[in-house]
Amino acid sequence: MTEVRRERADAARNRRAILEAGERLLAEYPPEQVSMERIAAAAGVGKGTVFHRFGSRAGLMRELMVERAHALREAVTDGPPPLGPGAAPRDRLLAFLDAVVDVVGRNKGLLAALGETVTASCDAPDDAREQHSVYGFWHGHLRALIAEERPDLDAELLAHILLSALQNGPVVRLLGQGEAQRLGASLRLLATGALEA
Amino acid sequence: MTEVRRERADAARNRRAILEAGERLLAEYPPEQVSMERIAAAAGVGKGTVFHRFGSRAGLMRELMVERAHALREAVTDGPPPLGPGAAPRDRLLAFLDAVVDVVGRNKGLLAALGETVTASCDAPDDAREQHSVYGFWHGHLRALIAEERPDLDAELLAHILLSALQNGPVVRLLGQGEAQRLGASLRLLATGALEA
DNA sequence: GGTTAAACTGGACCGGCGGTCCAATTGGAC
DNA sequence: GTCCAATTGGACCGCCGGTCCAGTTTAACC
Repeated sequence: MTEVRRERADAARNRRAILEAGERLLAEYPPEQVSMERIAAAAGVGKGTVFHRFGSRAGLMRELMVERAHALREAVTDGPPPLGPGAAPRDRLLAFLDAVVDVVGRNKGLLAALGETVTASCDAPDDAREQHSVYGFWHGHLRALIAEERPDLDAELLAHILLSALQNGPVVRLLGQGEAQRLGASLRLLATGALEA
Repeated sequence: MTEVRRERADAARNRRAILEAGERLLAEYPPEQVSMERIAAAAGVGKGTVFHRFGSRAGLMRELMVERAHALREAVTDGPPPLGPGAAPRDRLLAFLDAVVDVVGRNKGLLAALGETVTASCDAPDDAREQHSVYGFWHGHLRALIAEERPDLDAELLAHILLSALQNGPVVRLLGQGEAQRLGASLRLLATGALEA
C-alpha cells in the first residue's frame, strides 16, 4: 500500500497562487467586489482551476479563513498562558477575546465574506460540519471557557452572541479604523459582567 | 399651490401587492432564494414596476422592515412604560431588548436580508442616512438608554454589539425554533451585567 | 365627457455572477 | 520513453439585480 497519491507540483503551486491572490484582493476591496473570476485572473489561472481546487466560493473563503486563524488556533491549544491551557478560564476567555478581535481587525473583509457563508449555510446543514470551521472552533472554545467558569449560564448562546459582534457591519467599520482596542474593551466588559452576574 | 400630486390609485394598489408578496415569500424561503423577479411575479406585476417603486432590492427590504417595525417604534416613542417614556432607563432598556427579540423572531428572514444591506452599505454612505433606517432607530434608542444610565460606558459600541446578535446566523436559527425567550434572557443578562459593572 | 400631460407599467434586454463541462495538456511512476 | 490520471482553462449555462422605453392608464382641467 503506497502513499495516498500526493498533490502534483503544479497543482500545489497554483493553490498557493490562488490563496495569495484572494488574500490580496480581499485586503483591498470589499468582498462583494471580489469575484471568483477576478481571483482566478489575479492568480494567473483559469476559473475552472479555482473551482476544481476549492469547490465553491464558500470553500475558498473557508480555506482563507483557516489560514488566517491558524496561528491563533495553535496558540490556544498548545501555546503558553493566558491564551493556552493552564490559566484560569476567566483569564483565558479575556485573552481569547482580545486575540480574536486582533485577528478580525487585521482581516476586515474576510470575516464579512465568511459571515455571509455562515448565514447562508444555516438553512440545511448538519451542525457537525460547523465544528470544523473557524467559527465553530472559536465558538466551541468560548463556550467551554464560559461553561467552566459558570456552569449555570447559557454558555452556548452567550458564545454566539459575543462572536456575532465581529460580523456586524458598523462594528467592523470601526475595526477598520483602528478601533480594535475600543472593541476589545467593550467585549471584555460584557464578558466580565456576565460572568460576575 | 395645490397638493403635492398624490400617488395614483393603481400605483398604490401595486405597491401594496408587492409589499405583501415580498412579506409572504420572505416568511417561507430564505432571503437568497427570494429574487426581485419572483416577488414581481408573485405580486402579479412586471419586474420594472418593482424597481420603479422601490429603486433597488435594498430599498424594498428597507420598506418591508419599516412596516414590520412600525408598531414597536410607536410603542417606544408614544406608548406606555416600561417600553415608552416614563420608566427608568434600565427598565426601558430591558423591555426594549425583549421587544426587539420578539419582532425579529417573528420575521426571521427579513432581518438577515437587511443585515446584508447594512453590511454592504458600510463602504460608502454617510452615517446620517443610517439614522433613518430601522437599524439606526434601534441603535440610537439603545445607545441613549445606556448613556443615560451609565454615561461612563461606550454606549455607542455596546448598542451595536447587543444588536449584532440579531444578525448572527446560528442565533437567528435558534429564534426560528422558538427559542426567543432563551435569547431574551441572555441579552438581558449581558445588558444588566454591563450596566452594573 | 373629451383632451392631454404626466405617471405608471411590464417585458426585453444588459453585464456580471457562481458554477459546470470537457478537450487538451501536463506530471510523474514505471 | 510510455502512458494514464490529475490538472487545466476558457467556453458555456442559468440566474441575478438593474435599466430602458414604447405603450397604457390615470386624473386634473375645461
